[in-house]
Amino acid sequence: MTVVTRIAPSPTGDPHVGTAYVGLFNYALAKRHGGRFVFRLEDTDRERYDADAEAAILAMFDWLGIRPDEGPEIGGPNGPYRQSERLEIYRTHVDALLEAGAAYRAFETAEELDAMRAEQKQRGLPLGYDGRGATVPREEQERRAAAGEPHVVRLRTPEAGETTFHDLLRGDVTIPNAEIKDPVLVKSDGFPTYHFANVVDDHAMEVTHVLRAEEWVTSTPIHALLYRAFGWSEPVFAHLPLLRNPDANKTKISKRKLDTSVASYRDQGILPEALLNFLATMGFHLPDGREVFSLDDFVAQFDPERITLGGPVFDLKKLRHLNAHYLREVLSVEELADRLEPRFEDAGYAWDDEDYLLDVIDVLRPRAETLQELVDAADYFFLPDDAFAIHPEARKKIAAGQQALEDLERSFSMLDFFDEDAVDELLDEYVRSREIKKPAVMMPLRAALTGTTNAPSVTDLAVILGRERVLRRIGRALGEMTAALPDDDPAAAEAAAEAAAKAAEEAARAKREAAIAKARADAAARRGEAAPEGADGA
RNA sequence: GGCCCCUUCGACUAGCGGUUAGGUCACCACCCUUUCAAGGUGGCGGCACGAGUUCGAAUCUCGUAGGGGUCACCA
Repeated sequence: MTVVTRIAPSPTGDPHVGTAYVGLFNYALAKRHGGRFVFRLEDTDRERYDADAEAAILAMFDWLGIRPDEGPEIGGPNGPYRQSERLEIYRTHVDALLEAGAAYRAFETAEELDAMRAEQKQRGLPLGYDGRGATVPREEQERRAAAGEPHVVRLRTPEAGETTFHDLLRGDVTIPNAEIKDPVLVKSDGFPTYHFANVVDDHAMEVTHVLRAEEWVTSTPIHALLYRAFGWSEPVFAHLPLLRNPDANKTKISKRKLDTSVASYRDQGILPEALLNFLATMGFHLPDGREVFSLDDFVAQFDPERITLGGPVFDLKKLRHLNAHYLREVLSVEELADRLEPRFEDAGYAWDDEDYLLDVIDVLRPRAETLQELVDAADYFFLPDDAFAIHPEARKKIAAGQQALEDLERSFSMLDFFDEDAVDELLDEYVRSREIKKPAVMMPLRAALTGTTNAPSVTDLAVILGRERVLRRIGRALGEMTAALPDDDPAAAEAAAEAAAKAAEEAARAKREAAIAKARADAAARRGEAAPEGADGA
C-alpha cells in the first residue's frame, strides 16, 4: 500500500512555523516509504480567507525544499485540491449521510444557540449543542430546507457509550460520547466544516497517515464516527506534540509570544536547512544521535514511532546556534556567497571581483549567526574608504594611537610585498621595536580600517583590503583627528574634538548614502531592472 | 470546570528493569588570542511526588501534583 500523507493548511495570515513543522513530518513519512505528499488548501472559512496566503504557503514550502506531489498548482489524480472547489463532492456525501439518518438538518438561529449556551452556563450545565434539532422529523427538515430556511447539517452522535480511536503514539484514546455534541458538518453558507471536509477529502485523496498537531486529539472521535458512518476505514492517526512558547508554562506557540512567521526567519537570514534541522529535532532525534543532519538524512531515518510527546519549546537560541553552524561548518564559502550576494546588493554594497567577496565572507562568518548579521557587519568592506561609519569607541582608539598609525602608514607604504606574512612581520616588528603592548597598536589600526572595535584579525583585514585602501583609511582616520590636539583648556579641547568628530561623521554619512544609492542602481541595472522608484532625477 | 493528553538538567533530548543517568544549546571557568567571535578543555545542572510490583526501578502499575490541549456555523 502506498503511503499518502498530507499537509492541509488554512489560507489565513502569514505562513506559520507550525505548518512547516507538521508539513516536514508528513513529507518525511511519505518520502521515507516512497509515497505521496499531498498539499490541500482548507479554505472553507470565508471570514478568515486571505487571498495571498495560498501562494505564500506554497512559497514557504518551496523555500524549505519540501515539494508536494499533489496540490492546487500542480494538480494530481484526486483533485481539486482547494476545498472551496470541492463543494459538490461534500454535497453528495452529506446527502448520503442525511439519507441514512446519520445526519440531520438543524434550524436554530445564532441567537437561539447563544441563548442555549447562556442558559447552560447559568445552570452550570456542560456547554454545547444539546441535540434539540435531532428529533425534528425528516420530512419537516426537508420541507423547511426546500422553503429556503437557513440551516446547518449536524452529525447525529450517540448519547451514551464512548468512542475510541487509535493514535500511533498514544495508543487507544477513548472519549465519552457525552462529550461529543452533534457537530456541524455543513455551515449555513453551504461550506463544510473542517471535521467533515477533512474526512471526506482524506478518504478521497487516499490519505493513509494523518500526522497533525495534538490540538486535534479531542476532535478525532468526531472524525472516527464519520469514517464509520461512511463505512470507510480510518487512516493511521498520529498527533504531533504542540510547539511551545518559551514562557513559564510552555503554552501553545503563538505569534503574540514568539515570532511564528517563517518568512520573518527567512528575512532575518535563517537558512532553510537550519530551520528544517531545528524543527526536525522538535520531538524527534536520529537513531545515531546526530544533531546536525540534512532533510535527506531525516527522510531516510524518519520513523513516526520515535516521536517524543512532551511539548518542545521553540528555542530561538538553539535555532540561531544551528544556523551559525550551517553558516560556518556546513556550507562552503561559495555556497554562502550565492546566498549573500542578493543581500549585499540590497544593502548597496559594491565589489569588483568574486575572490574579494569570498575572502570577506570567510573572515566574517565565524562572527555571524545569520545571513543578515553578516551583511550588517560587512559594511566597511564594501563602502568607500572615506564613507564607512567610524563609531565613537573606534574614534577613541584612533585618537589614542595616532603616533602608531602615522608610523604604520609610513611602514606600510614602504613594504615590498603586502601579503599576510609581510604584514604580520611588520606589525610584530613594530610592537617589538617600540616596546609597547600589542593591543595599543592593533586596536587603533583596526579602528582605522573598520570604524569599529569588533572586527576580524588586523592582518586579515589589511591583506583583504590591500595596501591602497589601508593607506587611505589610515589617512582618513588621522585626518579626522586633527581637531583633537591638546589645548590649554581640556574642556574646550574635548568639545572641539566632539564637534569635529560629528562633522566628520556627517560628511562620511553623506558619502555613504551616495555610494549606497549608486551601488543599488548599478545592481538593479545589472539585473536588468528599471531604476528603483524615486531614484530618477536624484 | 468537564473531557483528553503529557511529565529525565533552564531548553532540546538519550535511556525502553541492573548506567558513576549520556549528548547538544544556554550558562560559568580556563586555554588559545590582536578586539569581537570562532575553536579546544573542564564545570554547573535532571529522573515532579507518593505508594506498589521486583533481588533490583528513570524505566512496569496505581494514585497525587503540575503543565498543556479542547469544549464554535475557526481550522
